[in-house]
Amino acid sequence: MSGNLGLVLRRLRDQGPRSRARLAAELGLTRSAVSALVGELEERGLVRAAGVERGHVGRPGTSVELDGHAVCGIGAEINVNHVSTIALDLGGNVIAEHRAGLDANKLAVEEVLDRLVALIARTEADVRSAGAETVGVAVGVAGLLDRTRDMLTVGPNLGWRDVPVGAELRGRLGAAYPVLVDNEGNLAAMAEALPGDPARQDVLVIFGEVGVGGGIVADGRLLRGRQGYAGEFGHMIVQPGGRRCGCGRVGCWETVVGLRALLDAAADPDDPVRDPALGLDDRLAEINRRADLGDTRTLAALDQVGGWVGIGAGILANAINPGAVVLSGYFAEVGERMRPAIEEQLTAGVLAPQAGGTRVELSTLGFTAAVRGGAALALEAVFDDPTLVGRRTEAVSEGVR
Amino acid sequence: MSGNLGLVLRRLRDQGPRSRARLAAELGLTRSAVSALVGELEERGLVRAAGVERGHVGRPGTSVELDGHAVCGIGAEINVNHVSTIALDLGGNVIAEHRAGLDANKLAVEEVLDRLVALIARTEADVRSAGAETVGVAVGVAGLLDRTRDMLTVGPNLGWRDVPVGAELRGRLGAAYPVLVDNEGNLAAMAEALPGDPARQDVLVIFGEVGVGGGIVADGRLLRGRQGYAGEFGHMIVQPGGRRCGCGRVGCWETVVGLRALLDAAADPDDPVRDPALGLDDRLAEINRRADLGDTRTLAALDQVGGWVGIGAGILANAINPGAVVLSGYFAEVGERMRPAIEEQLTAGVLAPQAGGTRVELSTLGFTAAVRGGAALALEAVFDDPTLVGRRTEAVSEGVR
DNA sequence: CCTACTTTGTGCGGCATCCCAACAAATGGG
DNA sequence: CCCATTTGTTGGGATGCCGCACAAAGTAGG
Repeated sequence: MSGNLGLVLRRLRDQGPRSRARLAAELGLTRSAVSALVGELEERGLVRAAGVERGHVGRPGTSVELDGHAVCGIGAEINVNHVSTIALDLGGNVIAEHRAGLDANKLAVEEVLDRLVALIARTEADVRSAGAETVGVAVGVAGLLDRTRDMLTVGPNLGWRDVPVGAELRGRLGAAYPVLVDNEGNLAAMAEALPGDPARQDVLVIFGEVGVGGGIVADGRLLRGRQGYAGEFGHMIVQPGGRRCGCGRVGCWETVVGLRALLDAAADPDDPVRDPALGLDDRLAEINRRADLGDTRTLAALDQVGGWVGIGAGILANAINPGAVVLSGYFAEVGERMRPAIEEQLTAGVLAPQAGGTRVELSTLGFTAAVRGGAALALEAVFDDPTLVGRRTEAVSEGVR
Repeated sequence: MSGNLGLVLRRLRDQGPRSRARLAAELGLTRSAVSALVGELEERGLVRAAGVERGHVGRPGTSVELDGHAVCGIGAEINVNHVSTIALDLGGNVIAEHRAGLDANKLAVEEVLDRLVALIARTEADVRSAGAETVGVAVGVAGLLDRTRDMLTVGPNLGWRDVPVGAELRGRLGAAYPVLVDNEGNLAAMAEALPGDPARQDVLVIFGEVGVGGGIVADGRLLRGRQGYAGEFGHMIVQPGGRRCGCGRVGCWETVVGLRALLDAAADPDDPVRDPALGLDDRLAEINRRADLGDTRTLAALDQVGGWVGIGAGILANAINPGAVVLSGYFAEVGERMRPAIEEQLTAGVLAPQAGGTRVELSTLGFTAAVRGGAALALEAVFDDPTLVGRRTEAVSEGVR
């Protein structure tokens, strides 16, 4: 089972429907080999016929397209305020989505895990009743995950320390499929690495709320780092001698681009937009409304924070030269009005001409980014080895059969 | 030709000599398959027998080890003051080394390329007379290389703009093997990603001279970014409102950690250590001597610059969580005395506990780092497909045969 | 309408790779 | 000395891909 099966499947995902002959030419295989490969993918329900592809002369080809309905990956998330899941099929369609509010600080670790497991079980049932097969689960956690020890080292917001999340979940689920655990920001980054868009194969994702984090996708692969701690952008020190951060350090990026920094600059302490009791969406909408009306203080705040976002993004763009900087979390809501300041600092701060071709884009995924990325990550296994679908999974081995 | 041939070869490189049975167990293959694979590698002269491996009971195994003498990769470099090459065999041994001084600013582009080609030709001849085969050349260039256009966009120190270095060299060499072109700092980073050391599979390399650059290796793979502009650390803006940089910006890292920053802080303008006419090595040795004698100004300068190195390294470590930060260039010479300040800022500036396990290490490769990395990169092709050796190279295709 | 040409998709033989099972070789322990 | 244990090799079978030939399905031109 060499990798050509997955090669064909990835091609169909990334480049859309095309004929067997075209696949053969593009992938450097023979038409007969592609015929056999497509045949096998068809048997497993992963591709289907899709009309004809007419050339100038000669026999028209029968187009083949990806058919995602047979398999799903499940993404899940453990956050301070909620646990949530999503099931995506191979084509990226949402098959099921669940969310349960809770206060992770007030509950025991066991209890939170139990609730997530219940949610995953429901999601899996939905997948089954949709006639699909679950190939894996990837769970995003708000905290530092040491992948060398398979352990959540510290989750400041959750109040967790040294929790073996992966082992715990695997034990509770007793699932036949792999259960992956990853950092929330990393999974959100994975979700932004849209298949088929070359500029989205090297992505820097910046996720902002009260805290600021994110992730890096390089060459289509998630960059996790040695232990898995990559993507902790919020605590880059960008302003030596600046403001004190909640983490105890001074001058962290978070102190100038976090939600609090924007609100502090935009409004007085008794202003409703700074009332945590109100919904975040409403408060951000109010900020946008004031900006539309031309409120100078609001505009100045957006400009100031945007400038800092651009400085930080510029630092990182110099280092990793992403094709796109994707702004997620609260940045996605107000980012359009920060854009001028961000782009100004980005072009000013990046050595490469035209800022290395880095585009600034706003995420459209909202708060589903992390779970979507998790589902996408779980589905990668199918593209690595499509024979996982329809037959029984065998023991993993490094060797290629 | 599936990838298992390369899998075995990589294992022998990374983990050292071992028996066929052990290889089979570690790689998830059968003993018979490994026997066949080792046999083929032996025929191609890539491995050889290496004594016995005695267990507690049972028949002892015959150990197999990598035998690098049959193939070489060539690394080359185009710098302001010189062009240079190195030939490394598969085991990492230096087979040939050449260097020719020149002033790239005073010569035409054509002339510089001609001289490099002559040097490569001599190196290749050395490889042949050593009885080895050249499998590829990788050239490091001091400048921004746009890999989407295969072109050196701008090389500030060389005074080059929009030079298609790769195409030019391929034309001149007319070589049967691939000719790769990469950024100097990226290749230097590749050289520090020592095979077999897990902590060196995620490396942040910082190269300092007058300018500051570097590269990132993540998961053993060189991170180039969308266009290939990754690793331009020198122009991260770490001190908004700080000193003006040669690039026109303000507050670049280079202005506080570049060679000039150290010398400015350590000595008066008329001090010999600031005389560019003297050799850099001598001037750095003098700095070290003064530090040994306890000269307060020198110590303060090293401490100050070291602090800034640590701040920048901390920013990047938060983003990519490297297993090691490798200091190269002039940092390697005086880095030991900067270490306390670097490590202090690094641990203070990185969110992950124990600074995410990032070690600070000094490069031992000196000015050969880039060419060594180039040779290593060229040799990667052999580990990807060992059948390149001993038979003729066929047209590249994405398909796995 | 018929022929020439182009392109697509599918059989079939052959080769390479790898698994499985059996077996010979080499060693330590009772 | 015999036996359990481990290693390396051999032969048979399965799988995946290539090369080639051929049928199928269209266009272009008379």
